[in-house]
Amino acid sequence: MKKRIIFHIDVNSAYLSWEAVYRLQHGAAIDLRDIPSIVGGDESKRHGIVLARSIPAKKFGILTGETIYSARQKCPNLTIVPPNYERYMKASNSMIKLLEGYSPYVQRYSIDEVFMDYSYNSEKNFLDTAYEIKERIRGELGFTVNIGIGPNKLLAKMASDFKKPNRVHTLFHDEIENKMWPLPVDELFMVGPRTKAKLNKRGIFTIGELAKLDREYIYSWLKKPGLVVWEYANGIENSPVRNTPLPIKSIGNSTTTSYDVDNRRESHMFLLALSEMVGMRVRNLEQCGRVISVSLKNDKFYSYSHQRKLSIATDSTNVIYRTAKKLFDEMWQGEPIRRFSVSISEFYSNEFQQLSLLEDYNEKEEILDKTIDKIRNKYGYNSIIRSCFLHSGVRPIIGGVVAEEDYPMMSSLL
DNA sequence: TCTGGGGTCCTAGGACCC
DNA sequence: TCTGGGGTCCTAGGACCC
Repeated sequence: MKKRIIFHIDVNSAYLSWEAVYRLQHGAAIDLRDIPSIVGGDESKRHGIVLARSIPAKKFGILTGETIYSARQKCPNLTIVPPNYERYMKASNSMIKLLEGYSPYVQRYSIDEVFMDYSYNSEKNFLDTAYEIKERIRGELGFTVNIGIGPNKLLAKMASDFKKPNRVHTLFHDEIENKMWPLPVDELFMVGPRTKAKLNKRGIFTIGELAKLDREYIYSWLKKPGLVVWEYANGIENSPVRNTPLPIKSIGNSTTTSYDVDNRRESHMFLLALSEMVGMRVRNLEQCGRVISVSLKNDKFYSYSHQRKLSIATDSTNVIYRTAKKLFDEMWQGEPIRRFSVSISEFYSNEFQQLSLLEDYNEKEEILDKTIDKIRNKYGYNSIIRSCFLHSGVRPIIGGVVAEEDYPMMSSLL
């Protein structure tokens, strides 16, 4: 196989940088990046976690993902701003557009991370290109990035995580020993807290120590996930930079309620509001799903879930809701609930359902769903709602984006 | 008034079948 | 009567990512 040159472009403190840029462009006097600041959710709605932090905030020991409450303890005069996802999506899109000028192989990995295959441009020095890209993003878009360069996506990603911000790093095979092996093992992609603990318990603390284990040994111990991280520790990874998204495998929406829900009636309303969003998104995909799953988190922070495979795939809000309700009733132990989640998976084309005369098939409901979707797309999600939500205090449709930009979050998949 | 939301993949155990 | 074994499907839970 030809030797590849892969770039990983990672926006420094993405949400915070983008928020800072937006505010400066709209007349703000201070740059959020220069003061201890965070982008964080609304504590009164129990969404109080740190989504992104400035470098001065980092110096106070503030971590992303920790509670805002605890962040404020660490830094009492912390500036806290709410997130604006549409803004960030726009900033992210501008960056993608700029990168597409350098290679046809550009893959959005998440809102703030992009892979780019630069192997096909052998005339230009890749380091010069990386610096040029970094400077153009800073000059034209106003934020800084780290660029990691390596022979595959894993090493490029590891490299972009080295010293920040506003840096270019390389990590080729002959640099692994010096640059990657001394790092703590949990800095390796896919080694989370659980795996770190298991490895530490057997005396493995650095990526190098993991790399030097026997392949058969790690496989017999930690099975496939163990083999994957062992290969990563040795720089072995060969997934392509994809310029077309993989098919979506599941769609789900969840919400942490602003108060604990302790009764069946209200629980059902949250399930309905989530089913409305999930249904709309599957229909938008032009697919039908066969497996419906409900997950709950109770006041003790314990999560559990139930799922059911239907005899026929569906895209109907009512079928999703009825199934979700049944699952909830079967599993709920009566304790207060703080988070509800509804999701659908195992997709099939929706054409079969449309053409067949299946018993369960309800043409009227399908037409109703589609009509409601159209009205909501045109006039907003709350333009048409189920009457049970009136005066209830529960939002009639709950969940994130149905945007055209419904790119898959490829998370643990490179 | 402390702890988000949206994903993918893997494993283990039980049911069921031959 | 003294205990097969393999394969597939389904479900629950867990691990990880951004």
